[in-house]
Amino acid sequence: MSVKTRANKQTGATIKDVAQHAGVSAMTVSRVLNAEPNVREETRERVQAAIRELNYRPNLSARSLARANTYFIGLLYDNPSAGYISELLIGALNRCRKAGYHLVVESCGAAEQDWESAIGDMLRTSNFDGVIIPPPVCDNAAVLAAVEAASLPHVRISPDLEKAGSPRIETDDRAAARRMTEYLLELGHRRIAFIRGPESHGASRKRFEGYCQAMEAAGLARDPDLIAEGEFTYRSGLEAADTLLKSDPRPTAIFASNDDMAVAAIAMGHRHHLDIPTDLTVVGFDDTQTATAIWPQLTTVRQPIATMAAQAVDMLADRLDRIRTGEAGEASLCQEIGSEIIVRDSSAAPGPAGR
Amino acid sequence: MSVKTRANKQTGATIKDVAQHAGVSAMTVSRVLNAEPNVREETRERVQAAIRELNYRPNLSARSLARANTYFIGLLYDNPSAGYISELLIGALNRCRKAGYHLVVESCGAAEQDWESAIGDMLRTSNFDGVIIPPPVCDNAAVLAAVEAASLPHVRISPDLEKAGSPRIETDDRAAARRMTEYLLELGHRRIAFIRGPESHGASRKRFEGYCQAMEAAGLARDPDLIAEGEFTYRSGLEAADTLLKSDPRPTAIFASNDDMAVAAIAMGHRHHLDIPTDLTVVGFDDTQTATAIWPQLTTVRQPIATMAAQAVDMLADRLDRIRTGEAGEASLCQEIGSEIIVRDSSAAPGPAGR
DNA sequence: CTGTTAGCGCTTTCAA
DNA sequence: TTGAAAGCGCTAACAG
Repeated sequence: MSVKTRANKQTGATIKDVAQHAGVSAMTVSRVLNAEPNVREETRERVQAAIRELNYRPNLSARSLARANTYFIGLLYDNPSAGYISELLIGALNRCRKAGYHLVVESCGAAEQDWESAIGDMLRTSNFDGVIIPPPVCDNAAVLAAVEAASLPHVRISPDLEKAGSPRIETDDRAAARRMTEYLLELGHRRIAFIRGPESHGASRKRFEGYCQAMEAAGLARDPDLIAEGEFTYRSGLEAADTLLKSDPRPTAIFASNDDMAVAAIAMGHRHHLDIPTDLTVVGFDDTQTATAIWPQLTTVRQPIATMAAQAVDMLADRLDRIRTGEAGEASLCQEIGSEIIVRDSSAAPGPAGR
Repeated sequence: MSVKTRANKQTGATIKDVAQHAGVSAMTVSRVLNAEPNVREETRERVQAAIRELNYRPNLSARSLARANTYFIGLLYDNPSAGYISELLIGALNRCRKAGYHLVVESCGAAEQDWESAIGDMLRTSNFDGVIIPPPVCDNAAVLAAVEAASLPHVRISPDLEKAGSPRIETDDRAAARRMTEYLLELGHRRIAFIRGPESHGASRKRFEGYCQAMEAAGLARDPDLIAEGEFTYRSGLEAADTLLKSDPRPTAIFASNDDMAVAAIAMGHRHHLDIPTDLTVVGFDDTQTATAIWPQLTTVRQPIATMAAQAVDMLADRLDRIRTGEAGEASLCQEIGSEIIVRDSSAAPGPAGR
């Protein structure tokens, strides 16, 4: 009949229904929904009752359209290790829920050829309030440019490259590697070998630096026989450990710069008929799931990925709040999260032969 | 001056700007955007040029509001193993992008006390077009009820419980376990032990059934000494394997119903001074990352999680299409995905003692 | 403290 | 093949 009667697309009640039911205007309902002050207590209760009775839920799309923010945060992710993304999600989701955001995972990976050119479009169309960018995407120039072009608030997690004005959560890879090396020195080790990661990887460089610093501080000269190249893979760790264990005198401890290579070093130790940790101490970095899935369980460095992700969300939410309220004060641009050494069964004082 | 001048919240150009730029109405731009027919080729090109020039991107919130669909799919997830969620994301994201959906990860876990009561609200407020529900959430009654109450299209991934009208992607745990057992039988094993998973876990039951079927079919009587209880954890696997290896005569092969327990069985084998696979064959189920991170690498069953997630998205997208177009034909309610046995180095024919 | 008005940017409906 | 008008459900701005 009337032109105005259009099929209602909303599944449930709308703000108007609630308003009518409670005998107030839609605006008042809106105020109650957003917990604004300046609503008489009695009115508020009446509205809340109506909301309950009609089982009303606000429509996010409408709200987003009117407010120009979506309460969606993007996670720009490119297939890091299983353990990493899992932890990341745990930390981020937890905080997102608390802060009222939803987390949209966007894959920024090799899955598609042209993703780098498509990323800009995606960022603009999806109306994220902001994005979290963990490694390795956080160091991708195309992505950073797109994020900037879309003037999208963001927080990067442990990026290699500093970037002016780009807020980030930092890890303390160098300090952690240094402390792990010191731990080995304290156990009495002197011939401490190190398996490096790929040069391209910033964290990998920092870990190596930390090792070098600690060795130097202990007055030990850098010995090329004690340093092997790896690629963060199990296979590369196997080869690196084999080389190290063939050197003479052989190291009493191997510090692999990630867990996968450390696990490989343990396997290779066994092949060389060495008992771990009696004949050879092996330690890793990352505390991935494999660290406890092997025997003996691995002494390693644990970076609290979940904590970092949570902080990243907090930092982003904080920025978004400031933008909304037009607050002047500059938010912090960098936050460093400490890691800890997890001592398990793969490390011990050197045996008689090594001392 | 005019009251109408409100700060434009949209970052870039709107559909009106494009319309003006191209000298057409907004409606025509909309038609071009949605690739509708009935637009003169010349007009279409003019509009597309304007879009390009203004670098216009449609506003999703506005579109969602007008169309009553969001192109957001929820992933209702509760902290399964790291490998699982990682694979799940890979498969789902890939398909989501192709189908034009965004994936919103919602944590349905123990993180909060009252999540089960909050889930209903969440589902209704977030305006998902549909949800994907992997285990273990897919068997949570509260969630299923909430999904139904919100009349939200959904697809469950390998649920334990069938549910009328609830579409799902199925795994072939029973068949796979049976085939793995047959593989061991073909190698010549007869004393094949099995480490069970928790009884509460549906897949765990099915795997055990598959093992039993194969053993029976081979005419081997069920031997309680060959069956140990586990909890899908490394620690429980250690104990189970210890018990099994102390039985006399000891098994020549252990089929652990997941990889973590299989890895534990290998470790325990080593402690019993058994060479794997010469003295003892160990096989697992899942093909998690640890399967290749140990030595010898594990023979196991690989379920294509990514494929399953991709299929789930496809299935959901298909349903949503049908709903949109009001298509009559019923979509399929179940799709089974086959798994495969990955033979690595932890399995071999039994040694002389075992034959 | 509460209501009215005028949009947010897009799509549906209907008419041309 | 195109356009004008009327919303989608909500909120900002202003008035009372």
